[in-house]
Amino acid sequence: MLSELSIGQIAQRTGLAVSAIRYYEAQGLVRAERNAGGQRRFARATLRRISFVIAAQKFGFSIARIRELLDGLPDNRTPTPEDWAQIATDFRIELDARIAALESLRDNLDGCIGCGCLSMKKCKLYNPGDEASREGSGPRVLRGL
Amino acid sequence: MLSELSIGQIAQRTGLAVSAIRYYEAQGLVRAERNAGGQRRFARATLRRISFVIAAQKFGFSIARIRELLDGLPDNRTPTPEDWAQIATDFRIELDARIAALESLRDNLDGCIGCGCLSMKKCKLYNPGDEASREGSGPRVLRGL
DNA sequence: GTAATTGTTAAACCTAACTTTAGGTCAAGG
DNA sequence: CCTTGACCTAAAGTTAGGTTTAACAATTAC
Repeated sequence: MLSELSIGQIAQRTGLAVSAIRYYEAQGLVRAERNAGGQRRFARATLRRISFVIAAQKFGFSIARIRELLDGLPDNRTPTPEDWAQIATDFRIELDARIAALESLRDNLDGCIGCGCLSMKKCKLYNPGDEASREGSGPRVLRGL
Repeated sequence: MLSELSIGQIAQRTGLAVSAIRYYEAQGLVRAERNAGGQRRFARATLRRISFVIAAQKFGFSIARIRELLDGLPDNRTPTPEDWAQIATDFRIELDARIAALESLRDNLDGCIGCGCLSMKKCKLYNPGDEASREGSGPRVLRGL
């Protein structure tokens, strides 16, 4: 049972493309040692890290935020279940907030579209603490989630 | 009370940038007539359309999907509350599905991370009907939402 | 009448999250 | 020795959803 995995093995086990894993390394989501030939060798614990990344992405978390969450894990040793449970707690809190926000948006929608009004002035859907905007270029969706 | 609005007025009332409204027109989300000088003039009903677009985007719907939903509205006359209620129904169904998907993902997470396993093989989080991938370039997040 | 405001287009730029390409290197098998 | 397959890097390309810029026309306000 080899303790270090090549990038191809990581790709196969996680279902990600090799290029995505290199990208994640460049983004600081995972780390890799190099063997004599300069090839990446990943610790097995990397599989869990990547699993977490995949799950978090499904919930709409950005790479940047995921990196912050992962920073809660120890760097010097393999994370224990307790380490994971700790970051899962932070994660879970944000997750619940996101789901709650969506549900609240849905309820507003019911009140708004259900009555056929959908009016800018009356409807809560369009104003409520709209943190939605970020200055500058690029996509701005999902910012207020 | 003018029945046609300029792009600036639309921008002011919706809170969007003028450029975003032009973009939405280019994407077929809204239509505009032109006045003698070639400037856009929008029907008042456009405000509701844009309101819908904004709301739908908050829920994570893509421009393409929003366009499809809006195609359910009549093009030849101002949509009635009943027209809106019809597309709101379709919208609501997808919305509920999305929220349910997130909740189910969260529950999986509880079972997975809560116990510290987070393993590729055992965990439902990483496989369940993974429609997540689209071939080719570009971001592939939120596809399985 | 003229200045300021608002509008027009086309094309380039931007961000996130990756993939693709080009041009090599490394290790194993025959 | 040579080929095959997995790996390497750096740089460019891609998609979505817009913004920014440049150069110019139309409206509005005084």
